[in-house]
Amino acid sequence: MKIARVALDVPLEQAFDFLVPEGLDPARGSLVVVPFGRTAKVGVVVARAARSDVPAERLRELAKVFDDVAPLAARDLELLEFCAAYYQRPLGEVLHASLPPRLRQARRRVIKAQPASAPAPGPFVAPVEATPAQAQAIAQVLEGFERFHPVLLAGITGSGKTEVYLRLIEQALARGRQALYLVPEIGLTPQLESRVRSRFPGVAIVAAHSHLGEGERAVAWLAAHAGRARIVLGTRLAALAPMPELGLIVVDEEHDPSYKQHEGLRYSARDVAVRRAQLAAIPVVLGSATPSLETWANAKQGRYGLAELRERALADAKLPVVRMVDTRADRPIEGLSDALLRALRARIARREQSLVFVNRRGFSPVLFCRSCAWHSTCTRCSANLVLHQRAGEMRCHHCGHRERVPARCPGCGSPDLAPVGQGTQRIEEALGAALPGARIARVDRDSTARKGALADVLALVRDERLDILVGTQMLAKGHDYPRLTLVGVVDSDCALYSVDFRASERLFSLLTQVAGRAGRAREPGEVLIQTDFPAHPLYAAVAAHDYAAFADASLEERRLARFPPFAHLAMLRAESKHAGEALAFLRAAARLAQGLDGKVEIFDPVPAPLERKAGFERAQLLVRAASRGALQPFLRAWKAGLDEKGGRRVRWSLDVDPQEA
DNA sequence: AGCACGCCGACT
DNA sequence: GTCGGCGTGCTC
Repeated sequence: MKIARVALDVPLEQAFDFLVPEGLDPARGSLVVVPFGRTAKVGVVVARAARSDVPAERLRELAKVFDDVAPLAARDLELLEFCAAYYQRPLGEVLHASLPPRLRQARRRVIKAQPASAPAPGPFVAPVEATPAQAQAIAQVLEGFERFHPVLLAGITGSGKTEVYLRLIEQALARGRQALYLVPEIGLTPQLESRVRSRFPGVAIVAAHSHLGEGERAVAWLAAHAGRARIVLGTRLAALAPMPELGLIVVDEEHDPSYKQHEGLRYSARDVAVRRAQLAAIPVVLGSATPSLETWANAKQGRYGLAELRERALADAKLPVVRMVDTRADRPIEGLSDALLRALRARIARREQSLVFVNRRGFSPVLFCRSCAWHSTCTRCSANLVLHQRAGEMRCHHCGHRERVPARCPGCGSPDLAPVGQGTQRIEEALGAALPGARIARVDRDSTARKGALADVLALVRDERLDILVGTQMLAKGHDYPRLTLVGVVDSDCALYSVDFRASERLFSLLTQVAGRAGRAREPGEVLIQTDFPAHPLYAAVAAHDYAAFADASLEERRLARFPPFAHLAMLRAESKHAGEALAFLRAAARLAQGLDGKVEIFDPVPAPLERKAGFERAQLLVRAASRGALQPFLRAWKAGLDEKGGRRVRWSLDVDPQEA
């Protein structure tokens, strides 16, 4: 009897046994189609066996072995197995997540073999000489090119980290290896892609991100898997793409929250990348101007190498001057302080450009009745409805619910309804009114919904046909504009009130990123941050461009609070349409956890920060352990118990290394 | 997860 | 008299 053990995308931990028909001989790692219930599913063969524990009459035959896709290499399968074990998900689900959508389909056309690419030409000529700091960083990584060698590349904005990555990739290519280049989920991949392509003419480069069409994604995945693609440039989903000759991994902006997936397989592409480098015994470069505290601690403690770029790469470019506008004295009108308006006027007069950063889209975050204190709330979420003036709507940013703007207060009938707070639309209008004749454009999720809209606006900036860019954090990253010399931050204080333990880290990072947009070329940049707390240490550290001081102080706080990286967390989240059931499920889960007797601290179940979302009541339960070694076996046993018990009317998920707690 | 089966309320 | 609600049970 020939048996193939197959992992399938079902929420069950076990693999399923199938009879192997005569003439077929699937290897471990082969992609196969099996009959399952009354459907057919794609799975991966995880083992072969001569007999099965399943009664013979229940065994069914493999329907198909895909022979247009080579079996996954042992090391690539091992990576998927690591993810499955670490994130407490079935292997079949991890496989499913790693495959492009087209290859997940049981009924698909055979993919015709792609031509082999020409051998990589070279050597490649770098456009500029490396600075001494860049050269040193490169040398540090090259020191260990044939072993696991994680290096933090901590470089200020504009210090030329990309040039370091490109030179290292060149070295990997020269050694006959593939390179994986991960970037956050941002609209900049096309620009970077063209830069990489022009730097490595003739080299097979594939992009892998969610904006690609299904066909393109399948082609990219297959090229990576077959070793034809020598450089894979992609967002977090590329972290799992099979690459048989992988020799280098780059994780740019390694601190970026978008590396963490927030549903299904909740993996961190950065952490997976590090593990992958370890399995493959290759270097991994983690680059950032504001590294995550986890990575910073790893570098400080010597587990990772540390290479620093402390100067901007262009000799004349200086870091911007960062100043606080004390909004208790200089009270903003329509969100704009006098100091910010004066600075904007000065830029317009000098034909320089400005960026005004508002971390909230829409017109105003809430509509408020001045006579009865009614305010616009979502019926399905515990959140306010955001006023979108131009569309004449109020929208929930959590569930997508929309309502017409009422002419009179639904509570008392008064017409005295007032928008409270500033969103991008309102700031855009206020700037238009305060600065007549200024050429202003807004960039947020609403204004860039149309494909190409962002590129159009950015082209206006580049061609200097725009004076002021207003927008959300979409504008924080990666853009280089020589004429942009002023960045205004309208209101970032709200992040200081957040209960989330990563809030200040994210705020520091965001402010550093937006500040980094100013003065990247010859003209010096200025950053104005409007705040009620001009003396706050976080703002002081941003103004001093002192990441190390901020990070070291934050690490000390984390150590005292026993939070990551000084502890390891997992969050059990639950939601239910029935009142109280999510919390009840978590209470039962907590009792189960206590019975397991792990070296793990079980917190009390509490309502989630957004307690109701899309009609679901949500709650969460945090667990904490001193080490991964203590947490992992506990999670395994806990998950098994929870699977068995289930929550009948409760949807639940376990989030290992949660971003928010 | 799908997708069946199975037993109780408002409608062509 | 049926259509359909979601509770529960199974998938090699």
